[in-house]
Amino acid sequence: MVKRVSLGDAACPVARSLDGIGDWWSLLIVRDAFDGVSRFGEFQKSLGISKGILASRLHGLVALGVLAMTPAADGSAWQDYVLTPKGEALFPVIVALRQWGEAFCYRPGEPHSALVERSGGKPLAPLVVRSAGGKALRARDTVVRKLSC
Amino acid sequence: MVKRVSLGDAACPVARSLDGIGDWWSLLIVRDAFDGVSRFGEFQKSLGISKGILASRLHGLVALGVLAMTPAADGSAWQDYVLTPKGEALFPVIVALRQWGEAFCYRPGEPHSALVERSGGKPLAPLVVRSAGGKALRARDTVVRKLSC
DNA sequence: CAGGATCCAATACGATACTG
DNA sequence: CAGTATCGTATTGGATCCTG
Repeated sequence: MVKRVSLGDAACPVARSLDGIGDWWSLLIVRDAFDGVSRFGEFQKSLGISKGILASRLHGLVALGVLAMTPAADGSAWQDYVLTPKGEALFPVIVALRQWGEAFCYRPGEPHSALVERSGGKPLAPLVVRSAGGKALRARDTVVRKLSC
Repeated sequence: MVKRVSLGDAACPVARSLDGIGDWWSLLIVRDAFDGVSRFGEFQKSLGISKGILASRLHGLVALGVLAMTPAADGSAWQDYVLTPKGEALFPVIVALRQWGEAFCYRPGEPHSALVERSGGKPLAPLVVRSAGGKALRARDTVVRKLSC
C-alpha cells in the first residue's frame, strides 16, 4: 500500500519506519490500540475514517506485524485487532508525538487529553534522548554514522 | 495542505501533531534538517522528491513554525531552511522512529545508518518512557485522561 | 541553482450499497 | 456489527517547462 518512491529498502531506519507507518492513519490506529481499542467499529467511530480505508490500514498493520488478529474476545464471529510486541514497541513514538503536540500545538490553557500514570494519575516525564552512559543529549551532540553494520 | 478530516482541532495531541507533520515527507525533511541539510537542492537530492512537492512541504513546515527561512549563509540570493526551536523539539520523535526502525525493520546483520554520540561515536541509549518520578513505564502502566486542562 | 506553473497518472479517501 | 465492493472526487506526487 502506497509506494511513492519506496523507502522500504532505504538504509535509514527513519525512512524505513515511515515507509510502514508513516501514512495519515496508521499511527492514529496504533494510538487507539494503546488506548484499548480493538474492534473494527470502535476504530471507525474513534477516527471518523471510512470503512474501506480502515480495513486497508488494519490489514496493512497486520501484514507489517504491528497488529495481530485474534478471535473476538466476546465470542462474536469477528476479529480483535491487538498490538503485537512490535506494535507495543511504538510506545515511545506515540509518547514523543503526544508530548510535542502538547507543548507546541495548543494555545495556553486550551484543553487536551493527557497521558498519565495509571496508578496515581500523575503526568509523565518528558522524553529525553540519552547517551549509552545516561547523559542527556541534544540533537547537536549526535551525528548520523552512515551504513554501520 | 491536505485536509482529510482535519485533526487540527482534535483534543488529542497525537492527532494534532500528526495533522501538521504526519504526511509522507515532512518528518523525512526534518530528519535531514537535523542532519545539517538546509538547501532546497540538498533536500531534493537526499529525498528524491519532486520540486513541487518539496516546495509545498517546505512552506508548510515554515508555516507551522518547524522550519524558518533565513538568507542563505553562502551569500546567494536564496534561502536556508533551518530548524526552529519547535522543530528541534521533534528530536525525540525522530529518535524514537529511528530506534524502532533499527529494532524491527531490518534483517539481522543488514546494514543501516546509526545515530551516535558526536564525541566518541558511541550509540545512544534506547528511549524510555518514565513517570514524573523517573520510574520506567510500560504502555499498560499509563492511561489517557480525557480533556484535562 | 531556487522555485513556480502546468499537465497527468495513481491513489487516498469518503459515501453508499451489499453481504453474512 | 464486520467487512467488501464500487464509484466519484480531491489530492498526491512525478515530469517537464519556464523564470531570475
